[in-house]
Amino acid sequence: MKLISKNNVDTKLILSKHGISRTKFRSDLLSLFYIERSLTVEGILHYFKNTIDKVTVYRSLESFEIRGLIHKVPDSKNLKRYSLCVEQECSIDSHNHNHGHFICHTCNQTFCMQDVNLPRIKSKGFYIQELKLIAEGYCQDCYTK
Amino acid sequence: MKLISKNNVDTKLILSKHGISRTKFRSDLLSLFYIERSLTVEGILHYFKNTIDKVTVYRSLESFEIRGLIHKVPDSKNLKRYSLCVEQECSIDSHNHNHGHFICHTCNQTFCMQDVNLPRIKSKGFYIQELKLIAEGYCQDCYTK
DNA sequence: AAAAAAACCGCAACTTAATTGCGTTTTTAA
DNA sequence: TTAAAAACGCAATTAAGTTGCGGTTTTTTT
Repeated sequence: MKLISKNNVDTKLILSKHGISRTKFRSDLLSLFYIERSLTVEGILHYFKNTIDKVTVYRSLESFEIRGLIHKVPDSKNLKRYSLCVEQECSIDSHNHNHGHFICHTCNQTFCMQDVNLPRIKSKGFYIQELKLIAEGYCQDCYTK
Repeated sequence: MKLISKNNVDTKLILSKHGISRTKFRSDLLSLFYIERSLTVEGILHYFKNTIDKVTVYRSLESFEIRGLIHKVPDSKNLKRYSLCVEQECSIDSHNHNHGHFICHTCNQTFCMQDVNLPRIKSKGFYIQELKLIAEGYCQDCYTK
């Protein structure tokens, strides 16, 4: 009998596919990424009610990132914040997130702006490998409050 | 007799105009900003050969920033890094730096890409106050080495 | 299925950037 | 010139993230 997460995602299978050990915590952590848009260590610890050590969280995130399961996204306080990779667009060493991000200064959440593509730019004297477009302000929820 | 910095900039006058105390250190620090593209606390301490306390540096930078003399720029290690504001384009509460920035992963320097304007974007559900376009890779110097 | 190897976990200690408190000194304003 | 305000420097503290290491779990090998 297969273990299926709340979202009908077989997290243990995904872990295996990415060469990550199928521990209970890592499976639960992956499930959490299917629920939350993006996560920081603090958020994860809070979710697990400090039943897990922060070092374990850091190391799990590192492992997930190296194996192309998650990628860093901007954070309002420059904390380490991650989102799930999109299977079609991301691989272990190249992340293709062709959209800008938005940071809300009130709720400190990070959003993907799916309707904002990254511009194609060139600048003399710079060999560009990666590009980030980060907007900051108020999200709808915080703006209307 | 007026004290004029190496670049013929009357730093003490500028401090006064911005309502910042004209101490020797703050004057020298401002001069330094006319020489260096951008500065971190570490860089400043190094420049002053640790003759000044880091707390003084932090507080001076904070004061300069609040008074619209400098503004934060991206940093490869997420350190606090600042550049001079442009008089015509910046005011105390609104910074108008209509260009992208470039971070070199090798030398860790931050550059302004004067030939890359920020795109005008809109995204449903987000009230955007500020926009950052950050490119990362190798600068000319590091690329040719 | 058992043994060996590899990866993971958790605790404590550590590192680094940045902040706070406070007594003293310098600068500014009246 | 004198009182008030701001800046300075030292020590201690905070917060995010890292490292080391012994013990446990998972994976791989046989």
